[in-house]
Amino acid sequence: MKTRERILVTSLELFNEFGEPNVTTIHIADEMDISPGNLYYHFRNKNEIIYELYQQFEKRMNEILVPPPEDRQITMEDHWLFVHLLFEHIWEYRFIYRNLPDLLASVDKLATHFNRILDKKERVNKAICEGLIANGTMIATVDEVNSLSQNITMTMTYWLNYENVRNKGKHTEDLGKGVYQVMSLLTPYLEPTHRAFMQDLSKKYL
Amino acid sequence: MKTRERILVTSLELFNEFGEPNVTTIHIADEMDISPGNLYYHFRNKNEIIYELYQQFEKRMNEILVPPPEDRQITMEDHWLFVHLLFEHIWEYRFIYRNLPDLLASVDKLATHFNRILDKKERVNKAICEGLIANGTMIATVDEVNSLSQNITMTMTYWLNYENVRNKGKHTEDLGKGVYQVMSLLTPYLEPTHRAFMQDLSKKYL
DNA sequence: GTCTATACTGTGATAGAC
DNA sequence: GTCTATCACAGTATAGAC
Repeated sequence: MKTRERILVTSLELFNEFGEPNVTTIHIADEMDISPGNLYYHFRNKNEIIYELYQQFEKRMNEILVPPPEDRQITMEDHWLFVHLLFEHIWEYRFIYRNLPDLLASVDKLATHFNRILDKKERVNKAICEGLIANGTMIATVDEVNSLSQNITMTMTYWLNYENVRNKGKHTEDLGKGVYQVMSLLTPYLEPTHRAFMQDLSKKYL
Repeated sequence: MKTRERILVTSLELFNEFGEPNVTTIHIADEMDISPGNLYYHFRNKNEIIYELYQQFEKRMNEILVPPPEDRQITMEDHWLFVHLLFEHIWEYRFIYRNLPDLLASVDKLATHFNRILDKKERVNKAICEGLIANGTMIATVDEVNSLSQNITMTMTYWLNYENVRNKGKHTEDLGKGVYQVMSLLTPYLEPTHRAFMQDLSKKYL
């Protein structure tokens, strides 16, 4: 692996573990056994590292956030997979979610980009709900779908952070509970005959 | 107002506006037209200011987080009032919620205290649900009440933060949307004849 | 109680040799 | 590409005069 690449990998690791503001360029260089000067040869400054990591994050996120195919029935299994992929990805770049206001302010245009991701997330959540309604799996009014999509988007955004607070900073890489929690927002709107899937999940995570 | 008191008030204002890590003791002193030395006469260090503000926060929070009275029927109006009071209080001390992991780590024992508040929040939410179920306003299983209480607690914790991200840092002191959003988590479990209250709310906030 | 002056530290970042 | 040396600066905190 090239040094530039190693800097990114190491930074991501340290940012995720200790939080971006608590990781200095010296920590990163030390961890890699290179000099700070070398680090600054590859990146103009710390923000450039953050920005590049953010771009990696956004690229993959956009791949995950595709609207469900319209030619096929949407099932709860589809939804489960979507939520799970999303949580895995957020977990990989969780440093971004730790202090969103300051991180988004630190690099120009990041706030706009991140909000676009949130918009997209909300649209996909809405599309999934509408798909589930179309095939009778779910029952809900337009207003309900709207506030539900927002609540799901919000929970997806902050659940891992909340869990971290609840566990007093101890990392538990178990994403299942979060996935369950997000999906439980949807449960009460499910047509009663379609709730078996959620009951199976609850056995695993409650 | 005594200087010590003014330091607390000014700090709270600046912390809320710019975020605690972005406010230095010099900023606080400047804003008050006193010298940094004077500030350090009243507080040993910055963490002591944070800690004292946190204690103010916790004291009032404990007053808000009382379980609903058992001798009286619980209504959706009660719930609305509870959520509203809580959001008002969080808004007043919103700096605490901006970067919870780092803030809770900065002062000893804060993580434990804050988690106790979250536990209490969850218990009150559960008690309200159970009250609403007992008088037929709401219908839900035990598992549903559990995951619902957790989702409500989580949304109460992060909604204002999420709104701030969505508005790209512009403060809008309108708490109504958040109150609606939290209460909408409960709507699908309401007995159909009791949904009028939420429909009135939705007219105001959607 | 309040001020001025100052010490100390950690961090971001650059210059120039190899 | 990588290192060593070093700067500039900001933020925390203290000492001592008034």
